[in-house]
Amino acid sequence: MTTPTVYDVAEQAGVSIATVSRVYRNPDAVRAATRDKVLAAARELGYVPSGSARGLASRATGVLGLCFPDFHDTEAEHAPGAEDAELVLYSDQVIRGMERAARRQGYALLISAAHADQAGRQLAEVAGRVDGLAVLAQSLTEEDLDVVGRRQPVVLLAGERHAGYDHAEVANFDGQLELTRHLIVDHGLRRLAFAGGPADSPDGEARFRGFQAAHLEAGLPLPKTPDTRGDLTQAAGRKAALELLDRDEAMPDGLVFANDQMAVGALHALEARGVAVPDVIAVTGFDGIPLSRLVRPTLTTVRQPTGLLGEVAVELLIARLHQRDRAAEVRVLPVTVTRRASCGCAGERTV
Amino acid sequence: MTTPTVYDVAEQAGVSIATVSRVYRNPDAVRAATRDKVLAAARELGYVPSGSARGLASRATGVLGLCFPDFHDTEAEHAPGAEDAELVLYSDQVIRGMERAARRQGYALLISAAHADQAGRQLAEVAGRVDGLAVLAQSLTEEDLDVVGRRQPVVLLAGERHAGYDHAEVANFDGQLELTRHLIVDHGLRRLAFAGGPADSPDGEARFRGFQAAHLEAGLPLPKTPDTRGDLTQAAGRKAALELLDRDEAMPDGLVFANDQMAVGALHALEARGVAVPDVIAVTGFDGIPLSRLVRPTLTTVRQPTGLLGEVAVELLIARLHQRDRAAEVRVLPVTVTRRASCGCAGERTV
DNA sequence: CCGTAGGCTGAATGCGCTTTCAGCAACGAC
DNA sequence: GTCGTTGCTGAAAGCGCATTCAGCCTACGG
Repeated sequence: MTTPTVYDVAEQAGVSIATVSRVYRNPDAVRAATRDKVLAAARELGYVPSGSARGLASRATGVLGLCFPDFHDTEAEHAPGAEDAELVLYSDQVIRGMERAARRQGYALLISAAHADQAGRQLAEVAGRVDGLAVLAQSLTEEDLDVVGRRQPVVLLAGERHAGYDHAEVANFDGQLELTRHLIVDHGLRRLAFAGGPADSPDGEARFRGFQAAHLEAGLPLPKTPDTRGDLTQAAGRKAALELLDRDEAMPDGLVFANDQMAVGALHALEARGVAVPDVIAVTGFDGIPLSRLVRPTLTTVRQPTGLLGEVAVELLIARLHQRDRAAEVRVLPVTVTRRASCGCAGERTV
Repeated sequence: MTTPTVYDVAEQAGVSIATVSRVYRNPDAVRAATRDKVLAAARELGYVPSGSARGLASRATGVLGLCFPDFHDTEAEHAPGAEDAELVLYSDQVIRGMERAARRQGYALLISAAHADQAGRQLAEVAGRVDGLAVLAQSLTEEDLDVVGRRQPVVLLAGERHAGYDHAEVANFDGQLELTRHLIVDHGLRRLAFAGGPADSPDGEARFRGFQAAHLEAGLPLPKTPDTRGDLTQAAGRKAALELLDRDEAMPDGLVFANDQMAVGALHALEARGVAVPDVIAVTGFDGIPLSRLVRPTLTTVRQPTGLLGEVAVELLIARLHQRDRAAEVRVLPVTVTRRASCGCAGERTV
């Protein structure tokens, strides 16, 4: 039982292989009667065109790729239930958005988490099979990027920008600016503390700069650095909240977190301490994960258009596929400040 | 700027293309000095082996495929927030599990939602590019399945079994049986009502049979059909709950739903009606979605090992890849009854 | 009835790689 | 010194398809 090829179908249908090929690639160029003969033969033999052969001959695979960081083995593994489902949702949503957009464009999607200890080798596996590659955050090294980037279109998603590469990211700065402004102007908060992510997270840093900008704008003292940092998990948020409460200085009247997970962790810690949110202290997050709506009080946050990130990735790849020498494009996707209970706004209100 | 090939690398390194190929496929067969020369040349040229050419020559792509039903445009689109995130989570988790397992085995994963109006064409796109294909639920037609199944390993996930095909599913029957038994034996409930899914959902029907079996076992009257059905959404659950409350017969003392979404909808409806859960009426779901733990009262349910489903899919595909003529294998994955508040159990307890 | 344009089809080539198979050098054992 | 051996490397033959080019046939105008 060998898998049938064009030759088999051609023989069965009494035509040449060129005609079989045309039936699939350019049906209109074949007379209807001939076409039916071929299709009947194909059905009978169980013929499916080989993607590899097609790819070789036509110099295009019809597949787009996505590399994303592999969280699973690190954080999610020991996170209790709900958390893990939420945590990985980010890449899931990007995958979903990208899959949809790719399909609309007639491309399939090849995905691969970048496991640190085999990144290079594995990258080639993916890169060699696709017409264009999207790379989420820092899921591959500078060197690998160069090798692949010279060969095919690559778009970077979130994280750091790289000269010469297309890039899509969300408006971290603007979102945090607007949210912080809301806290300062609308709620009259004056002693905000910022709990950031790792210093090497470009997204987290951009959010902090938005936080700074809001202070500048309001004429408040400029915070030089985040008041504390954490690894973006709920556990880190819990820890950060307690640390900020117990500082010697005056207690802050608002805790601004670099992401939702940390903010949710903080809510738990504050509840355990009996500190009322938002009455005594306001809390905000960033990301707009589903969990943010389910916690009590509901979490004020900045919603990212995660699925859109994937769709834009496809858009940029396709554009470059059509025109290899176009200028690198940076796309910043708008975010949405979602005012909920944890900042002192009553119900849900999306601005 | 054409993408470099083995020929370019071979020339640059002063060796033959066979040697270049060996450096990538079988490094030990090449002297270290030669290997280094080749790798240096490759790096300099930005060479990445073409997956298509490799696939053609070696008769294997090193890629596994997953087709899953495309929900997005139908339900999730108009579902409010949390729901959509939860809804699609099912396929997301399968994708994630499959991706992990595939990567461990050295395979990449090609995914494609099966959009109804182009199923056939699109299927071939995927099938032609992979060494093995996993198909989630009814995401492709009988006819397509036959064509593809003759060509390459195919494993069916959930849904209906097909003679001759490997299949992986969760223990719908056993899970519902055990859960229902718990309601009858441990909580002494006697008038349970079952709200099923669409009659053509094999999973839903299997769950109902488990529900029936528990009645048989306890010597209670055998329910012939589900008391009502819905489309597995929260809205349907709301509707079903009200319908079951307002029937002429005696009010049931427990509502058993075919999935969590419907059960959650029911909880909302009951709360609105002022019917106490679980005091007046117990409620249970099936699936173990994250949301089930977040609602109040927390939902008693049966947890599916969704990610495991994807991992098992890979396992079955690999096994068949190694031995094409092995007997079709049906793998039933164990589920976990999770007793929470909505059935009358106090805190969380997983049995 | 001939010439020609247009619509279909087939022969042939090559896409970039893997994989025998043969060749060749160095090296012992005899 | 000869004859395997062992260890690498190169030549060459496809893998299954897309595509070009030429050829055929039909239909049509003259």
